[in-house]
Amino acid sequence: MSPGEDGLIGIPFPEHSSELLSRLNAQRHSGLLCDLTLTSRGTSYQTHRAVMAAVSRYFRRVFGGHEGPRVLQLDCVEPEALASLLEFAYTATLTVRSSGMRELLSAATLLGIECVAEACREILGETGPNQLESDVGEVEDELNKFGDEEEEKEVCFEESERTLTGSACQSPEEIYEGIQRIQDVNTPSSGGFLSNGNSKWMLDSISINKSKDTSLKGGESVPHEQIGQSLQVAVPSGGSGRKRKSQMPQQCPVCQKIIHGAGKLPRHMRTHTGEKPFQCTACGVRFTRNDKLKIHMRRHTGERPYHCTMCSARFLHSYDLKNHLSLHSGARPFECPLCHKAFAREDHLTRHRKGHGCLELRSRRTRRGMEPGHGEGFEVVFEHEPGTKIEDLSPRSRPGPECREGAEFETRGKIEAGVKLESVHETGATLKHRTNLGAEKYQRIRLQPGARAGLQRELETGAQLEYETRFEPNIELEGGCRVRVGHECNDGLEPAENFKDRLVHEIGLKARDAYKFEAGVKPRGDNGINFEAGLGARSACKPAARFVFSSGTGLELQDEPKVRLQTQTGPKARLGSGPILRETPKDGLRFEPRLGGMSELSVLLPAAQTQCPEMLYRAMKEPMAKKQDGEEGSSQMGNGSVMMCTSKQREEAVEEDV
DNA sequence: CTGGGGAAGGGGCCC
DNA sequence: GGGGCCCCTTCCCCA
Repeated sequence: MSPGEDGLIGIPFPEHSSELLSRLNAQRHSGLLCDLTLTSRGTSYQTHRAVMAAVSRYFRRVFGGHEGPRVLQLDCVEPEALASLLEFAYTATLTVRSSGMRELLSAATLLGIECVAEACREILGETGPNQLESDVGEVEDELNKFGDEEEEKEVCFEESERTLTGSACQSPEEIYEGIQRIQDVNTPSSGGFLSNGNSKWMLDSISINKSKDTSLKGGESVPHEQIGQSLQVAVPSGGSGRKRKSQMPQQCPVCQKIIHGAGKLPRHMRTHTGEKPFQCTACGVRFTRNDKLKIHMRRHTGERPYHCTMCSARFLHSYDLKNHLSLHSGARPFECPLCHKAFAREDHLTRHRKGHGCLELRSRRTRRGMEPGHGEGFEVVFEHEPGTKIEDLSPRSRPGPECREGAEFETRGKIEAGVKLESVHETGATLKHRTNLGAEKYQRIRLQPGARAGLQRELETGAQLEYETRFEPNIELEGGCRVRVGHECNDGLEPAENFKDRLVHEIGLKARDAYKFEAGVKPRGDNGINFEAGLGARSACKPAARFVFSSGTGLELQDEPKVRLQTQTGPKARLGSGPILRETPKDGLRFEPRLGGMSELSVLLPAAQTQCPEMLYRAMKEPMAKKQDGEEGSSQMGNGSVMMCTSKQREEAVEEDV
């Protein structure tokens, strides 16, 4: 909008009308601000004149121009029909039993609620005025004789029953001029009857098939469930009435929600009307649904039909037992994707995530003593035998500093749901990780029950200590799999600048990642990690940490290899501040980008088609090839971002980052 | 903030 | 097709 242009802005609130109606209905049920009492054969209904005048031509007539009466006795209208019309007025939905359709049509016609009358006619298969309406018309015709009394604000009269014969219907406007049979009572009687007892609107005789036997009592609403053969007729407000027989699915006229299931709409409508027709005979508590009352009654009878087989606990609800059983199993299948806290119940996870209890990224960590949970993923748990010296362990399987020697510690991995692993170890299998570091020490990998995984870790030692994480040949990983490994690495790093956090591998098809310590090299030595992966690795680093990437020894350097280490995570992704490239033919290539302020470092190794894949490939391939003859999987690398570039390009890149 | 019990509301199944 | 019954999810409350 240009300055000075005073345009109108229309902001729609589509829920407003339904909310307004819903609140009015709630007021009606609670009696709040009700200024009109309608009575019919001893049954009284509190309502609002404004609402009734809005839906009914008759009431508009009655209340138009003057305040009108506070109590209207409408004995000519069936109580049930009157209740249905009131329900329609406040919910835009008709609920009426089919046997009462004619009474409803009669009432709607008399009261000038044309859309309802049309809906009734459609349901009854009548297109034009039928005998009933003719009768009604004649009654109204008779009543029109009183049209001259319109100026009379209060008309008290008494009529004897009359037999009516058919004649043409008159227009509602004409009709209502004559039906000023109103008595204004300033103070509504508690019983809902007129103070002038002889005032009566005698139209009973026009009712066809009228049931004289009504069980309704004063002020009592009719539970929908108690209306046999009922029909729900959704009548769009403001338009011509349109019947819609109950069928699946139905749309709620108030909240527009689609309700599935036959006969479920009346149940749903009570959520808007607040109607609670089912009352506990013991304590008086009311319910909207019969089945809820039934469950409630168990509280009085002491019935707890759901027994826990593992303890003496008994429950009212099946789902309570289900929740309870999770306590026994210890299963916590609902895990926060951010902080990895696990919950036994999904709603607790939802609450956790909605709240602010999950603001930080934490390492996965299981609860002590907790059996691995079930689920589509699996967890890898390293168990070290007592007596194992922690310093002898591979850095990546080493526990955090908080772990004592010989204490249980864990690294955990997970393959995301949906990943299929074909080459599997048997469920519950224990895989030994052998190390040959003097004493008999080994690690075990325990696959959780139910898991099918081909992930295998091996630790070997000797002249060459190799710690390898690899996937078995022929394992088919559907793309997008992620393996998260608890990780600590201080190789080649100064102690104060270690980074230790998770290492996340983005794994492609038939991918392999391996961490290898070169022959003769101490795992914690200077040479750092040989890092081969047909996948990307992302390591979260502490700010200002140094990440050392070394190609390892034995590398046949090509002429002037140029390598750029690229960070790729987050909006602040950038190169380390002045990556240092040192060519050390003896030790291999060594990259030491300083990651000042970087929260994450992404190391994505080159794909096979990069300019100089051979460099990295050969560094890793040969020792692997000795073990896996001809396996081509090791050469499959993911998308690379360790790019080969010229010296000039590298300088430019550094300048860009600076 | 979490664990647990309970209520409310929706959907499926069956009579 | 309506209603009863049951299961499930979601939300609220309390300790």
